[in-house]
Amino acid sequence: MAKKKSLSERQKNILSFIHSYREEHDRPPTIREIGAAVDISSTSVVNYNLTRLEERKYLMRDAEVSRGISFTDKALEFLGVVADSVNDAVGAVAADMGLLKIPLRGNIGASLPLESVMSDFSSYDEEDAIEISSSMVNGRSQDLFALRVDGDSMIDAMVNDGDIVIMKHQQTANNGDMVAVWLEGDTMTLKYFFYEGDQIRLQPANPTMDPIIVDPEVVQVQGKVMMVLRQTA
Amino acid sequence: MAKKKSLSERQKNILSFIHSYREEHDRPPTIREIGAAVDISSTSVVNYNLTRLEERKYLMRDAEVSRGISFTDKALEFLGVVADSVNDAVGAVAADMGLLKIPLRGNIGASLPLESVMSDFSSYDEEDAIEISSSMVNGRSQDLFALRVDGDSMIDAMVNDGDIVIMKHQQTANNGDMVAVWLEGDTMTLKYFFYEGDQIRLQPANPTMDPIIVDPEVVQVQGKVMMVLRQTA
DNA sequence: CTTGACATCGAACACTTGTTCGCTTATAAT
DNA sequence: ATTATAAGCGAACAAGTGTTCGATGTCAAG
Repeated sequence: MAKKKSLSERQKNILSFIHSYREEHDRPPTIREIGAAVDISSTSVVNYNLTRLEERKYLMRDAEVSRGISFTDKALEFLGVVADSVNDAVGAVAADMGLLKIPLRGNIGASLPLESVMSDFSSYDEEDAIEISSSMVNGRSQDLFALRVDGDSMIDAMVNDGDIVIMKHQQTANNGDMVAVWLEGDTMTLKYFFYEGDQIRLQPANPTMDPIIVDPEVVQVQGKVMMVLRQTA
Repeated sequence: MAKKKSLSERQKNILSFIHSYREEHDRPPTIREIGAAVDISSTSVVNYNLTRLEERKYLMRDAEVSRGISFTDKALEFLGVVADSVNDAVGAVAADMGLLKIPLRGNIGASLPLESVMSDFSSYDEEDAIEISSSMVNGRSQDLFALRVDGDSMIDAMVNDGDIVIMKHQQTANNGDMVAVWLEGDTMTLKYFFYEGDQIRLQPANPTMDPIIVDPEVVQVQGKVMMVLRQTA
């Protein structure tokens, strides 16, 4: 089952309750107060829903702290907190804004070429799109896709497990491009790409590591890395 | 002896601390947090002072409720609290459009603490703001800033020369936070932060590297890392 | 029909946080 | 010098609050 796009009714009720509770009491509610308000009898179910809201970036939580809940901007937007006059200003500025919505297509790991990940271009879960300002990456939405790194195999590229890699469809490379390559038919790796004579040098991003020199026929370029994103909080 | 007309210095400090704590955390502080901030070692002395502030109509308290403290109008008048600033409105505009505009404040390297980078909050070059979808990072524009990494000193954090680090103002850390710390008065580093007994474990992001175990007094947390961005093309 | 993901639940537990107690010290008034 | 009041203190305790566990139910996909 794919992740649901929208919040459940319960989760919407939780956000609304937290908001009205804060206005009334000048502090966030407790887990138990939320449960009482939205008719959940178990603190672990409240906790479960708050965790979902946190994952969807509606809430921020501080662990092991009483009333350790706060709203994100996304939550405030959902709640319609912004005054109408500010909304009018928003309308004027919005036309100038460029947001790219880039599909998060799946995972990249050490042992799977991109083709098997990329088999279906035409649809993806809205929830898993990456939104980036167009000023931050060159390219059009149609040419870009995102992959989440699965495992430690990209560490030599300074890319950690869980990082998101924004890529551009490309099967050729120029000197200095960071590319995803399918190497010798069994390994995916991210490296800087250089032609050296009739061979190819694949240079790790980590400057303390040695390059690989290979014959061109064992290298299949599968995309160019445009950006790496790491969410640490 | 008649009751003193004015507040003691300690009571004024308490009110100021509660105010700044609320702005930073979106919730009131605990009795213990107040004590720590105004150098009172006993919860009963904090309680005594809060009772005095309540008697003088600066505070309202809810009994037997965590963080059950709120300000009266008299307290707000004392603190000089004003309506939302222009900056708050600007932040709300950006949030409403789904974009966060985060100031790029300068560079972070091995040998410069954040204070010297962050000395001037009031202005920054519009050109150097990082625009990010609000769905991608928790927080409000006011609390976030970006720094560009200068040099190879953050490699153990899987952060390369030229990467951009999105940070949140924060001088405390919770277990598991990735933080920027000023270490032993001469080194800036990015690490995962854990309390271990009465010491602190600073864990590199690179899973092949060993942690550092240090005494708390040689560590100054200077911000929490929310996201790392690497532009490779 | 089976399986896996999501959601719910009560209970127990761990930890946080507020309150109370008995005492000591500081200070101002007498 | 004495007394009353204000302020401070550590410790213990009570209550609040968040987290975890093992279990069950629902529903969509296969």
